Amino acid sequence: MSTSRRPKLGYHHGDLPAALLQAAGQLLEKEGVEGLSLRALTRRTGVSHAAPYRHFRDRESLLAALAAEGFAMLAQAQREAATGGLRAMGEAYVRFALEHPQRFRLMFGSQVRIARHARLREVATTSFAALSGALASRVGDAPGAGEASIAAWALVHGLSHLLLDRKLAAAPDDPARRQEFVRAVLGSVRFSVAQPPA
Amino acid sequence: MSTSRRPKLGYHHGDLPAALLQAAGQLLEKEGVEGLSLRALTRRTGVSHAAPYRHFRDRESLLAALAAEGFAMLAQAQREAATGGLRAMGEAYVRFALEHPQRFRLMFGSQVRIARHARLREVATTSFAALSGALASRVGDAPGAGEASIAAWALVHGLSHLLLDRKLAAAPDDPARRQEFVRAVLGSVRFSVAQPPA
DNA sequence: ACCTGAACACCGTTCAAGT
DNA sequence: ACCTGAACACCGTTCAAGT
Repeated sequence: MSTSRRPKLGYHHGDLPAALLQAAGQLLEKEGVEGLSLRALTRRTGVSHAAPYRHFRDRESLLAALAAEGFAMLAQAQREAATGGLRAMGEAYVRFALEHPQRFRLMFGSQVRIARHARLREVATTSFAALSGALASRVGDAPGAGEASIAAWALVHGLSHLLLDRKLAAAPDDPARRQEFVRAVLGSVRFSVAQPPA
Repeated sequence: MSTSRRPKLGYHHGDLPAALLQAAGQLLEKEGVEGLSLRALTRRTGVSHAAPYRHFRDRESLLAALAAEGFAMLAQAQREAATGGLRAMGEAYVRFALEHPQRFRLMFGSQVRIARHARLREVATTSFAALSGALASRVGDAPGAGEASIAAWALVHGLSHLLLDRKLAAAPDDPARRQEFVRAVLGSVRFSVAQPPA
């Protein structure tokens, strides 16, 4: 039935790494990082608990792969929002966090030591580069542009965290109204550089 | 030798809860939340691994107590910076995060479900109230002041996280220069409300 | 080349029993 | 009132062995 023909699979999966990542993604959003144990994962995938070690060095490496997927998803969302300008990209960032809370926490939490996973480190900087590039395109390389783009990232990043952790009593629960709330908060900020274009 | 006279202590500690919290605080900053197991903690405190359950419902409750301590420390730092105005309080917020990275991560991470720990929830809102109050004192209750104070919190909160997680390649390692970097980033932002006072 | 099963050293939590 | 020791159901990781 599948397009690729592998006559003798013999083992449980034609592509165990992919199967593990897929199941891990589901388990992650359902249980959080803490609940994502290798043993629970292998139980649900139908392989022995030692099987993942053929494809991932250890649990952290599997989490790193999940985080890398997350950064790719975020970068994609940012690209799609890019035509709407800096504000739209900021909103997309926050929306991503709210739609994939556990994934976002994994990407920016401390369970995965990013420095130890080369591929992850590469893809992790992309989303910042996107925001930063969007700001630069409005502001050029005026003195202070670097600081302002970091502030822009910090703002959307912090807002995402505070919303995720339910630290903001003022934030509405309803998704649509919450998106408006996000717009209002982001709208209350101006980034000052040497020569603002307008 | 000690000032309080408890003739028959008999048990290992006159005040086991305090001894546990103190040791847990050290273990936390050294190993991170992940490494803070009850069994490691009891080993280093010299009691059986079941002893903490006389004083804390479970591991999460002990973590909640640690987090509550952290919010008290943060609120104290904010109060001390209050005379310096909003910017100084923002810098104090970031400085606290950098000086107590694991504590900060615990306070704002997802290991402790804040809603389940009443005392924690109370103290957790204090630091935001402080920032928010400082902004309100400069801006009054003009329309948009609520959003602006949330944005201010999001900004320092996000910057703290990004620095902690070493996501900012542009940030210097040296503490003094890093503090200047923080000042520059925070300084690139203006909060716009209906009637800015200057 | 890829997977399994047993083994090891850890966990958090509960509970009868001790003082 | 406070603590202990054994027990239970979990973990991550390693490694000889199987196909």
